[in-house]
Amino acid sequence: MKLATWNVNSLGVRLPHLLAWLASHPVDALVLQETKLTDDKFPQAELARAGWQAVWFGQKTYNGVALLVPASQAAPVDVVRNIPGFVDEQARVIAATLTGQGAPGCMRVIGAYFPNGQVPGGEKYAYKMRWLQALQAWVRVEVQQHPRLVLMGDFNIAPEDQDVHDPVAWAGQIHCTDEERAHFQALLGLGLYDAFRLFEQAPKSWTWWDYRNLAFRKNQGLRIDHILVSSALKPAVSACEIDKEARRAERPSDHAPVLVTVTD
DNA sequence: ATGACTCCCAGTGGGAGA
Repeated sequence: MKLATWNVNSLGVRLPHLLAWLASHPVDALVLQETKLTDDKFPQAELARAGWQAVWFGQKTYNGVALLVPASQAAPVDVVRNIPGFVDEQARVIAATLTGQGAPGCMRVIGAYFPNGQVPGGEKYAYKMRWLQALQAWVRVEVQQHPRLVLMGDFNIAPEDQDVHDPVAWAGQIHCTDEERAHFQALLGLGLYDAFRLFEQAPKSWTWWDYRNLAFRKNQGLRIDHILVSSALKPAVSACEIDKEARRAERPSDHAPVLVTVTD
């Protein structure tokens, strides 16, 4: 099966691109970030006509997440919106269990839009740190309860210098601080694995390129969108790739999708 | 270089993103 994550930077704007992408990428689950739609505006009918069911959690203007599954599959169950016990005005997390159509059974999927943080030391950065702490505590429990678990989304963290086009310029900047990277490592410490790094990958592989400065054409980007898999799933993971092609589209998102293949 | 681009809500400008 294939799972994917994509920050679409406005589902309202990106819906045609998303539908085209889904038609050519038959994934078993896709999590979206930055839908930027209140729940009443979510394009459920359009997605249903294209053969997709969804659960979603959004707000006006900012953030917003969703989980898409083929309509032919069982509906996602045990849906969770945001981090339980963490009071948050911002719609950033959606989690659900996919029961699958047979052996080897279910899988817990957590889709997340991590806070940007804006600038280290600022108020939004402090919120990012609080959010990361709460996420870690919750995911620790989720992994215990669901051995087959995937945590994927826009992490807004470049885990290592090899995930940054210009590590010198970005040193200590947002996405690259030691504190953010320590949080990423702490998630791995829960028994999760960065699926992309389980395989040989081309150098200068990014998931985000700035809209400005011809950054995509110059391949100046960051790898900040990730798929973490639990240790029980790790042996079944056979591939992980960034769909850079999606960034070439007409009116693209600034992020490319990331896909993982799980072969049971 | 306090830039650049895109999206949003606004309302002929400004915040946020990363």
